[in-house]
Amino acid sequence: MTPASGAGTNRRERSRERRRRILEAALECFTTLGFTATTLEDIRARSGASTGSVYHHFGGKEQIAGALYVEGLRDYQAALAAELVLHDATAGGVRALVRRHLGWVVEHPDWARYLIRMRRAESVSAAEAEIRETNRSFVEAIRLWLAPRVARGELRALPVDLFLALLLGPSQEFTRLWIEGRARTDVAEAAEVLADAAWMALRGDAVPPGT
Amino acid sequence: MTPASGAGTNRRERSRERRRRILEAALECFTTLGFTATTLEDIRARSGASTGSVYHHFGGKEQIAGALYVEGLRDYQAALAAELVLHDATAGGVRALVRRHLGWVVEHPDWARYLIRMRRAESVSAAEAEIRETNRSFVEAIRLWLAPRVARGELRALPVDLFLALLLGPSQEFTRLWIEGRARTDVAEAAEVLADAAWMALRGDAVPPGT
Amino acid sequence: MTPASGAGTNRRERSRERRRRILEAALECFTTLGFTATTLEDIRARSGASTGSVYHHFGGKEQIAGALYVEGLRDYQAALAAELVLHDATAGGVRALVRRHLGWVVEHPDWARYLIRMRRAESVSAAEAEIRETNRSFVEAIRLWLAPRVARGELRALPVDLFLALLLGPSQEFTRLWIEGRARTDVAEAAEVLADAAWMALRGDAVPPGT
Amino acid sequence: MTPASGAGTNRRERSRERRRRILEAALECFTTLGFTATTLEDIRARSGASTGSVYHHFGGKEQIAGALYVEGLRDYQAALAAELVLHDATAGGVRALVRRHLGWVVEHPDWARYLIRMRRAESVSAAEAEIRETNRSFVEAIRLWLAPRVARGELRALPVDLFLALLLGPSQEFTRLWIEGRARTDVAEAAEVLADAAWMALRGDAVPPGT
DNA sequence: AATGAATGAGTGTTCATTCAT
DNA sequence: GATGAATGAACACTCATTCAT
Repeated sequence: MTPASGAGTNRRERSRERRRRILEAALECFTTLGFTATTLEDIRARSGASTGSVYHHFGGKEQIAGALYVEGLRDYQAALAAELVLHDATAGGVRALVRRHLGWVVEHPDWARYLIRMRRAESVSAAEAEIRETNRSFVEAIRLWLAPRVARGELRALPVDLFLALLLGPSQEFTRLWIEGRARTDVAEAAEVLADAAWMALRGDAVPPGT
Repeated sequence: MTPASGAGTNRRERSRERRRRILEAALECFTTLGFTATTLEDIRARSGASTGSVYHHFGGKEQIAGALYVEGLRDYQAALAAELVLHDATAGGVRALVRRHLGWVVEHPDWARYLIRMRRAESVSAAEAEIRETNRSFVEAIRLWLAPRVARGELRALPVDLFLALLLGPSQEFTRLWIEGRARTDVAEAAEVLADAAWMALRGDAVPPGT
Repeated sequence: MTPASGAGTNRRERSRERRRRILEAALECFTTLGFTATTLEDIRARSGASTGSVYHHFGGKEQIAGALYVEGLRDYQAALAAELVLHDATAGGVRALVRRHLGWVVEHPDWARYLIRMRRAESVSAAEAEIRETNRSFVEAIRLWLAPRVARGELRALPVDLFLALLLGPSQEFTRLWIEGRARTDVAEAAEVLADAAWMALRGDAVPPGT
Repeated sequence: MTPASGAGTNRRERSRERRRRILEAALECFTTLGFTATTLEDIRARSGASTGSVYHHFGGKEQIAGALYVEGLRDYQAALAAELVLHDATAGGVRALVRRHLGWVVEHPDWARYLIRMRRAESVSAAEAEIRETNRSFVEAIRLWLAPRVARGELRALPVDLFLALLLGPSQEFTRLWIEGRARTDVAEAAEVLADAAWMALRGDAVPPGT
């Protein structure tokens, strides 16, 4: 390895580290102050970068918001998709998905709060294309697991919007309360109730009741 | 009625009208442009009021946002509470509540969008106290209807957070998609599926299955 | 006295009372908040009057400031002039004047602070004419007492500006410190030192030293 | 000097120049229009800086006022302190101080006017800490010169507040009149009278009269 | 890649003042 | 004389963004 390439690697690494620090600082600021109230100066100060540096790595405040959203979304969706493929049994998969959803939120409360708050926010629309792409491949992965099970009658044949609403709606609602600090029930207990409900609402006719 | 009191009444009425117009204009602006992007000048121009008048009636932009939130929340909760007391049968009540939720959203899409967007937003925290009070009396009204039915075993005995999540979570999720224009299913059809799911998730052991 | 004139008197009295209350409130506000920071709303609220009423009695904020200044100035100058004529002995008169100056400030600290702060302030220029007139007759009264004593050589023949500076300059300075809460010496003790100094600085050649 | 450091120096110098120009412009505006009537736009236009630049260097209007006050105060106090140490003879020192006071005011009428107007003004309180520190070291310098002379009986042993009032009170008063354009006496002549008076008022018993 | 001084359009807000009742 | 809703010009200040070094 030549000294030059070594330096290059270091530079690239330092650059990446900068980027990471800025995103980290941004999430902290957004969490503490809210997106609108957070100024670039806040992010700059907390990340230890200079104004110009922030603009070098990202293009502006909205792009930071977008990059953060995409990163969070990918992590969340990757977690759910990865969980799903571990399960063969339909009921087990649905239940696990609900549990994993709650688990991810508990593990990443700041990101979860951010994703909830920023859902479809104008400020994030800069990353629209990437978000769509990310969503597309996530939905595809889910569909791959669901399709044969719907075909076999193990899951109800419902439009996607309703399917989603029944699968994760209650969990989303509970999650929102929990993030706001207004949930009183323990998450693990809640997970069981919510998993049962999701499965009950979605299971197909081919599944004998009480499974 | 003396002339003096008549004049006073007229004045007061015109004043109230002003207030109403400002709120109306604000909602339109927030819907079209988003809260942050809406400037006071936008609201002023659209409502036909002067800058000073806006500040005379409200204290600032945030307070307009707060007043709007409270008004919308009250209307929504009043609609649901009013629906509930019309029903004696437990299943009927639960189903009607879900339907009414969807109905209100369809009837007031701007307010619904606003309530969703502003949920716990910092911009609304000025009205925190009023919101809490409004919520309190709503929850009380609901509890009054639920309590005896839970006691009779017609509804599951669940913590409030989970109860709420199962009752309205899926509808909230569907509603959100619909507001964003991403729902494909017809609302009336969705209402039946969601009402069924809510009832299934909440009915108690004392209710024979298939009711 | 007819009932009508009685009512008229009451009205006039109530009106005067209003005026007094407004001035009083204004002085309190100016003292607490400073002139610039005081808004008409502050004065209105503290005086219990309505916006329109304030404008009926005075013409605006500056006029209130002016009226207050004139009133304070008159009271101060009247006190000094009245003191002077009580004294026949030159040394006694000069000393008494210094003492009276300090006395008035201690008795009316708010007014004193206001007069110091507003000295030649633009905000007071509305009452310029009245101030000039008030000053003129005060200076005249003083001159009447001084002239013969200067002629007799009991007081130095100095230009007015220097005479004033030596007579009240030290007292003004001390007074300013006292008003700001930065004077440590007891006012009565200070009065003696300052009175001595004034007399020493102003006494004419005709007066045997040590008087 | 490396190119980099050269560039840095230039940048820093230009930055300092900016700062200076803004302060200069502010003083001119405050003198002409008064503090309250001066808008940031006035300062901005006269200094040739942009709005943002003004806020980059200072934090706002009050901080400009504060910085200006501190700078003027330092210059004034430095001039007096420097004068004092030139003199060994007590009478000469006291007289020189009075003359220097008047001299500084005549040399810097704008600053003098500003210092008089802003004395303890709320608008300047942002720089309170710096003002106190500046005052402290000035008073210390003065005390160093005075203390032994008081000990030797060449100066009266008086509390600081009275000492100050007798030393500079008359000059302050005269200065105020002069600044307002109401003094008629020539400053040089006045200086002699005021210097004599100060010395007469302050000299101790150990000094033979007529010195 | 980093820096940070400079930019300036845009915003929420204030507040003295008016005037119909 | 009293009231207070309405007015709107004026202001201080913010902050995303640029760019020379």
